[in-house]
Amino acid sequence: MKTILHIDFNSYFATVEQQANPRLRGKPIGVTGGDRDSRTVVGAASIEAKARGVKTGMSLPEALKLCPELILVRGDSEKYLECTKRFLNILKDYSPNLEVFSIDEVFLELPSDGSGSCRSGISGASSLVTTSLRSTPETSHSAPPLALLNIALEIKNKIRKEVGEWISCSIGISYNKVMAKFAGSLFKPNGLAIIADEEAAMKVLDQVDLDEICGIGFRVKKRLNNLGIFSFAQLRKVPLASLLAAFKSYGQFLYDISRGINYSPITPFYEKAEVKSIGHRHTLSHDTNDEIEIKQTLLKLTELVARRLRAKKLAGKTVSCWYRSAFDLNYFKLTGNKFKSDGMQVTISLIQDGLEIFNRAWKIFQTVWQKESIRMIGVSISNLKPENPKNLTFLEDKLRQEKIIQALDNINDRYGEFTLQRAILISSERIYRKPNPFLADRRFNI
DNA sequence: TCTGGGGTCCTAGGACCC
DNA sequence: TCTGGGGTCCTAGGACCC
Repeated sequence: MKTILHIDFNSYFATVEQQANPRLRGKPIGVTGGDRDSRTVVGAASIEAKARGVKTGMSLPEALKLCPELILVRGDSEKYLECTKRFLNILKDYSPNLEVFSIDEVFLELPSDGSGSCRSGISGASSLVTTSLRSTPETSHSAPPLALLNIALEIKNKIRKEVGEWISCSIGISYNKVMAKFAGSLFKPNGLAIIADEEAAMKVLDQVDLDEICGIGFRVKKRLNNLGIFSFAQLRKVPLASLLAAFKSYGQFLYDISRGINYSPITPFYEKAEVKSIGHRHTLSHDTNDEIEIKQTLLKLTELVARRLRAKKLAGKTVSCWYRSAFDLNYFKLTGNKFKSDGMQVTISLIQDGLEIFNRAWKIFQTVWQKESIRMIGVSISNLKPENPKNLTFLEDKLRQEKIIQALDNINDRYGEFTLQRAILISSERIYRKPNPFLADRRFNI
């Protein structure tokens, strides 16, 4: 039986901000992707904000209504990545079988012999919630549960000591990934739990809602409910054939997971595949059907996409573009959905240049757009391959463009996104540009 | 009227090739 | 010309995750 730890950082972006800035500590903060007046949401709420009812994904007006003193902090992905690298460095020592699941979540499979990992020593674990969900945990685990708990405590302490006292994590331990993640979710924040075997898993599963498990979302839960299934105990009674008939191959996942079974393997960080798509989307601060404004926004987004492509030395073949319409009462009455969205994708020759991606995306947009007001637009490129200059199609003045792009990247790398930009973007909404104290409000345009 | 923004995977059906 | 089978690529659409 495997031993897998799921390590999940609590209110991650918010605690990293609190770690970086002592004045934010102990205060309700919300990390966002936009300004106070933009139509953005709370991307991460500090523990103090959560205590006042602020939740991840909540719109700003809603969050501010619940917590008027909420301090909004603009998200800084580089800062979070830097912190992630630091805790990964610690975790790598425990096992090479380390899967990076997201910026603040990892799975760690301990060596089956338990060796090299059971270093003892617990200190300063006073704020910990420790829960053993099974009274008789003498299972086929390679390391006894007490040793596992010790490892988990040691990891928590190391992270606090070496990454920051404000950075805490919840750890779930189990025999497969889904159950480890589930165990970790039981006692947040800063929790610790073991689900030792399938029997224990089923006992706990029977006490929670269907969508508490990673892999079952809102829609599937609803579909299950429509079939008269409201709990894992009920799900367990459904024959495999019925689940397969209703959910295709996903039915197997449901059948297994109701019994605490899951076979998804750990994919170590060094085997993780390259990214498969790169995209950006943006919700405008107001609805608009102004073609110029939409065009400028789309161009800006494609420039961001192209810059990331170049940084990764990739080019892509498939361009997709989609938009979300402004709220339309008639549409809402007709479908029950607040927003209509539409989009398309095309596959062409390998491209990397922002203007070219833009041209394709704009063509798509014009094909699908019904001239109604829109609230969001996005573009993404997929079918990615390593860049090969021979395959890349450039504009006629290829060399000049290359030089311009290079200069653009250099300056923007140094002074911040959109310091230097294409002239068509000047009057568009000022998204994504981080203020640069050295440049004040000066802009360079080409 | 308050659903942002970054992704991944899966399936079905059509086009096309050998 | 209406008919096999295998395979790949593409698009649309759905669902999920943080």
